[in-house]
Amino acid sequence: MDTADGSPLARPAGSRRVTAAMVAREAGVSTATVSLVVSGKARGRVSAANQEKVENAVARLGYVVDTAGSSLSKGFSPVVVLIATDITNPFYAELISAARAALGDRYELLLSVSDPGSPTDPASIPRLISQRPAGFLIDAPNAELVASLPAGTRAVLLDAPGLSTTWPTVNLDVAGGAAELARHLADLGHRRVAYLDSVVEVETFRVRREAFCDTAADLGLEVGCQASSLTAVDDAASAFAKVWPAWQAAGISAVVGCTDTHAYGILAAARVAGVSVPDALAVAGFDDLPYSRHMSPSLTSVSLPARELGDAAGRALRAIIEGGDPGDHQVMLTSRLIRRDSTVPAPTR
Amino acid sequence: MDTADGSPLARPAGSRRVTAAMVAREAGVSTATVSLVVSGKARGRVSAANQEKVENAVARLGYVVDTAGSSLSKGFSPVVVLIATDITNPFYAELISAARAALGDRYELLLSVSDPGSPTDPASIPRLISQRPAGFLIDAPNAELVASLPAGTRAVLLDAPGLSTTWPTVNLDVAGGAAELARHLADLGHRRVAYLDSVVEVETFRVRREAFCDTAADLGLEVGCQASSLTAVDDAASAFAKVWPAWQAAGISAVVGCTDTHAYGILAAARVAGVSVPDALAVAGFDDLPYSRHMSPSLTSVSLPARELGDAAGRALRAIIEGGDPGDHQVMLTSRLIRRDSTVPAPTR
DNA sequence: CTGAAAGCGCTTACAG
DNA sequence: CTGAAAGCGCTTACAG
Repeated sequence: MDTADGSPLARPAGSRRVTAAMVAREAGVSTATVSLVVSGKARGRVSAANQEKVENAVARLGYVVDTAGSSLSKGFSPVVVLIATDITNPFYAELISAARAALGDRYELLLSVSDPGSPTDPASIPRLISQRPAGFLIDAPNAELVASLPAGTRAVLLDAPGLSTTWPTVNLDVAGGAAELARHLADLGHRRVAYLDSVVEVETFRVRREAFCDTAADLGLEVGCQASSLTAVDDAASAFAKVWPAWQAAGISAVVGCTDTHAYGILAAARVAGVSVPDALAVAGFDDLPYSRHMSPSLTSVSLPARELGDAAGRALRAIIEGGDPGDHQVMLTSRLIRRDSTVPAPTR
Repeated sequence: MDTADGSPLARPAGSRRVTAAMVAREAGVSTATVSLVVSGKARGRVSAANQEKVENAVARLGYVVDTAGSSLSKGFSPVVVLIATDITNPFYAELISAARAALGDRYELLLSVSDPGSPTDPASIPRLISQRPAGFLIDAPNAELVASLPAGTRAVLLDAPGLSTTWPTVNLDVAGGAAELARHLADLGHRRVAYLDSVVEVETFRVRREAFCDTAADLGLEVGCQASSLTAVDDAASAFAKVWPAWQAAGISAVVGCTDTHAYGILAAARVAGVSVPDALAVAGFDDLPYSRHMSPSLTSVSLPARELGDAAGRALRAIIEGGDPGDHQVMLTSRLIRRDSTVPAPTR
């Protein structure tokens, strides 16, 4: 079966693809000249007259450089792959938007996401590398994933605390923030605290949990209880609802979620269970999402700068790709505790 | 500056890439034979002995087919691009997971996402096409985006009600669900209702809103008020909090959110404002996310099957790519109204 | 069943 | 400043 224009149906759109050769013919120059103009390398190498001819022909024919040919020749495509685990967290929307802006027009940002609740499968790395992306941005990896990256891969890790000195990394000071949060709760007089973790086993969550638990223990707090859930608000709510009777019986008076969305779930479930926050239970999270200040009660949170993270990682990767000065390869962005009503009781305010 | 193995630093990982030629040499066969074996076309064309030699060599050398070479030769890459607007909605996590499973191992699913609150820029289509993806899955597009798809593009539209008979489409019966919801509210005695829409201007949201408003009007309801917000729960909460005083003054007794996450925001804001649901205000949404039944009160919602949508679209695209029977190109998945506590008052239950 | 060879579209030294 | 030509790695008729 054929389409109206006679091309076979299962044939790719490429049947009528405009090639550099067509542009060259149209402009009366060689494909080498077309390539130089189109890739922005014409300065001092192509006459103004030819440059204009090519630009006109490109516009007339609607030419777009074919990535397959270009990738094969140059060794890499314009695609940057962002590897992410939980895109449902609004933290990502900010990160992606900032990373794309930092990478600029010459690169196309595409996401490779794992199934909900699972870390990224290391087996996907070779498949992705066979695409010859210009580079990788890898958010919240675990050790296994980092170990599976072949030497020479152009990659920047994001929020990968303590994972690598080999790979350029933009970190968030999640450990410092977690410690500050533990001190905050100790100062408020809490003696037994709990932690609601993610089911996804990645390094940043391990570090958050351990830094919080270790600091709390050092301060004489008891941190006996943990539970896990997906990042989705409502999974966290169910997880909390299920463990709360036991935690309550154990005398727990404060719960920390490993992200703000987990904390939102805790707040929601606490409300349902009739637990007054912060009087009967203090609640806090990580990320300081834009909404956290508008929660009721407003949420105490370790502020982690999503846009700065995306921006710094995007810039670093771009520098690496373009062979310029990559700058400092181990960046640590500061975090700080934002104290709000979900932990600080009214009289103290 | 050079790395330990002597390759220049800014050089792609490809410097030591294993090629089909190396495999061929190792196995003592031609690259044609390697290609046939690796791409699974060896049956009846390569001797068992050579097949085994190639497989061993592939394993020894860790060969992975290079996409750039393959794409150039075949005309398309193994990448399927999913174009999506609001990945923060948990609806997507399900859709993606199902679509990937339906596409199978031979394809790599990557996401192209727009900035938060914006529909996909049509200008991104030519850039994506220049990557020669095997196909596109395009969720919740608007007319402008669909119009910008060049003829011959292998694409399946998802949740694109009324947009196209040209492109294969898997639709959700959002209009039917919206109408059923309007009837449900009329049956419960509501006279004035409101609708909280998305800021993102895509067709499925327009159809939901219009079907709801038209049916409500036909039933004699007043639907004077609308407001918009991002899909994030908390944006919807702020939007609702802002308009509620006016809506309350206007006698609104029911509000429908264009997605469940919008409805979650309405529920949260209503609680903060001390508005009793469903007695003072009925609330409902679209999607019937897994959490909706666990909300408090449980949320009335138009059930839209995310996994079925991803599965059907993935299968359809795969059939199109592989030139087999694409089956019915205009699929409509059923929706139905799930009545829960957020609209049905206790005495009626 | 097998391999030599053409060709996919581009980029980049290279010679002029 | 310009173009002919080689080469990136693969797939696919084609001849044997």
